[in-house]
Parts: sequence; C-alpha cells; structure tokens
Amino acid sequence: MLEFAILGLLQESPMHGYELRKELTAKLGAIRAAISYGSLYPTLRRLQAAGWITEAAETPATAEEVPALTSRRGRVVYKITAEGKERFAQLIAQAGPETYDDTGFGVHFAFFARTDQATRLRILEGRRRKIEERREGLRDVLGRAAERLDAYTLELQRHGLDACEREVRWLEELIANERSGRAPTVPDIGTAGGRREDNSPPPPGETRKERP
Amino acid sequence: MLEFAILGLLQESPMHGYELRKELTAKLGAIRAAISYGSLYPTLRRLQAAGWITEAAETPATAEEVPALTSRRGRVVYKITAEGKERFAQLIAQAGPETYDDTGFGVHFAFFARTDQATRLRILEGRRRKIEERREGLRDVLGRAAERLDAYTLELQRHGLDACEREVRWLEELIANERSGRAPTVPDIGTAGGRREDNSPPPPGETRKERP
DNA sequence: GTGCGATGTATCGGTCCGATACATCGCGGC
DNA sequence: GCCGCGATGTATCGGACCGATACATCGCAC
Repeated sequence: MLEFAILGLLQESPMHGYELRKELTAKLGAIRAAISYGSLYPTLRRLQAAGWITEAAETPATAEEVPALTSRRGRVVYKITAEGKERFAQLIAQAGPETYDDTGFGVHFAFFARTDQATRLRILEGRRRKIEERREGLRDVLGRAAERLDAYTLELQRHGLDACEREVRWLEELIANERSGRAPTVPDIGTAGGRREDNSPPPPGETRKERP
Repeated sequence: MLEFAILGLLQESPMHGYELRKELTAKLGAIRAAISYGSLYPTLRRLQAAGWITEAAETPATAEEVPALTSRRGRVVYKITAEGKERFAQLIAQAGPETYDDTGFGVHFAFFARTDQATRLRILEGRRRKIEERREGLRDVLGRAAERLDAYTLELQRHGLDACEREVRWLEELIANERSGRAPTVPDIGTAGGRREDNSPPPPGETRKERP
C-alpha cells in the first residue's frame, strides 16, 4: 500500500522523505493516521533497489541565486523513474482482495484521478460488495447472536452497521455518478487559483447538504 | 490489542484457538475484519509463556457418557489464570495513547461491560478528543489545501469528515448516558428473546431512529 | 547566546497479516 | 459402501507496518 502511495505521489513531483510524509498525511488523512518513518524509509530503500525511484540531486533551484543560504546537508530527494511509472500503472490496474479493505480502498480512491473510469467503477463496485458483506455479517450478529452479547458490544455493532449502511449509500452515489459519464480522469488538476467555479465536470459525490 | 481481547474472552469461558477466533470475530466484527491465525497462535504462546493462560485438558465433558465417539486429537483448550485476570484488570485500567486509536478503542469498548464507570468515561472522552483532532485536521485540509487536491481526494476527505462528526455525536450520547448514572456494568446480559421492549436500562447510545 | 520547535534522516524490536500446509470430522450423493 | 467437500482445527513463515528512539540542523524568540 505504501509503495502504491509513494509511487503515486512522486508522479506529481520529486520529494524528500519528510515532505512525502506530509503529503501522504494530507492526502490520506481521512483513512489512516500518519505513516511512520519506520515504514517510510525502508520502503523508499526498497523502491530504489527495485529501480522504481532514484535519488535526485538536491535541486539547488537556480543555484547561483540562492547560493549557500543554507548549506543543506542531508535532504535526499526522490524521483520516480520510467519503470516506476509502469509499476504504478500496473498496481492501479490489477485489483487483488486487498484492494477492497479499508486501507487499500482508501489509497486507491485517493489516486482515482490517475485511474481510468472502467477501473474506478470496478473498484467502487468491489468495495461496495465487500461492505455489503460486512453489513450482512453485522446484521446476523445483531439478529441471531444478540442475546449472547452485552449491551456495549451490541452498541458497537450497531454503530458499525450504521457506518456500513452509510458507506454503501456513499458508494452508490459515486457509482451512479461514475456511470453517468463525465467524471474527471487526469484532469490536470492544477485548477490554479482554486475555488472550482470552473467548468470541470461534477465532482464525485455531490449531493451534499450543508446544514443538518 | 490481541492480548487484551484474548484475556477478555477467556475470562468468560475456556476456549480453543478456532473458537477464540470465531468469538473474536463476532465481538469485534464492527471494527476489524477477522483476526489471523498468524497472530492468534503466536500470541497464545506468548500469553502462555507469561503465565496468563494455561492449557486445560480437553474437557471430556462427562467422559464416560461420550467415550471415544471422536478420539479428539488436537484441540488445545486455553484457560485464563489468576495472573491473567490481574493482567487484564491492569490493561483495562491503564490507558496509553493506543487506547484511543480505532482498533484500541474498539477493543476497549467491546469489554466495557467489565470496565468500571470512571474508566469508561475516561476512555470515551479520550476517544472523543482524538476524533475531534482528526476532524479539525480534515477541516483544515478541506479549507486551506483544497485547491492543491483533486476532486476524488477531496471527496474522500469529506466522507472522512462526515464519519468524524458522526462519531463525535455518538460519543457525546454515550458520555451523557454514562454520566447520567445507570449504565450496565456486568449486567448479566441475558435479555433473552431479543427485541428490547423489556425494561432494561437505556443501553448506551439509544436515540435510534428506525426508518430514514 | 541559548533554548526550543520545526525540519530532516535513520534504525530496531515487536505486532499483526496473508499465504500456505496439513489433518480430521460429518454429511450428502452416487 | 465410499468419496468428495465444507467446516473444524493447529501451525509456520515472510513481510508490512508501527512506535520508540536517536541524532543533527535551522530559524526564531526571549
């Protein structure tokens, strides 16, 4: 999963470890806390060994203009290679079972802008199926095994069931939106300036009410 | 975490590995998929080495009545020891940071029936704090960094934010309920039969609407 | 000038997962 | 009668990831 995310991020621009972690946290903040350096650095080494990323010279960025303002020790900047891009494309296309668990799905979803529509649809439907199964499991427990469990455990299950139902509905919306055709694929996301009063296609799940 | 859960389950009755996994799955189904044998068996060994559980003779359960109906190879039944109970009590009382992450909180919550009210309250409030922080993080990203992110990533954040807000509300209810006094502690949970038209005390988070 | 928080790289032990292997039991179908 | 098959059951191995820890530099405030 980390491999996937790193390759995806480096596709946008070269980065060093610390930066990578921050971007990762920003992009995946909704699904996982913050990735650990104890995972990040070894993974970077692995990717480098595989030839999917390389160390790029610390860009002095018009070096004579900003001379030795800071001597800049350390700071290993990584950059994706052509093989790395291939690898990423391959990881996007092939969906194993881990593609549909919480983390796996989240990471894939976060890079949907780089995923073709057919694959997006496949992943969304796979995820929906998986959540529906979890939902049925919880309903079973709440129905059949309820008397064996204490009130707190039951409440936990109810909360979980609720979350499942909610996610299924969310996925339904996304799927419908995706099927309806125009969804952004690699929509050079710059959108420089911001707000989205541009003519970009209706972003994923828009049927948002603002005040409950 | 697994250690905690195993100790908690074995407190109710002795079990063998397979059974333990099934119970674990039933009890924690809302928060994690299904624990792997690759974690379970090594952990059992660890707990045994620490003296917190012991192998109990495969109960022949009135052995002469059911003689060698099945010769019962294998089937190692584990049983908690006095030290194990102490250990469990200690694990319940002390709350580290991991007590408030998704899995840690879920497991603690699942054993709230064996937890005293003060501790329950402390844990619920700790969890709320943590989720509030996550929520603020997501709001920040959605506010300040929105233009740097693509539509899908933003949608993911929105969904995550939604889940945070929902969980905070859920926790608020639970906390209020807890403060209000009567919440079941080890309330011989029978409630046999099901529906909950009985007079049992308002179980944790009850303000449930049934039909949206 | 000095302490302190952000930036930055890195390792180590430990937990847990996924794949895999293997053996037995009870049942239904042929 | 027996054969396969799904549930039951125990177990290991490699790998992913985490949390704690260590250490060094930079810029700023006091």
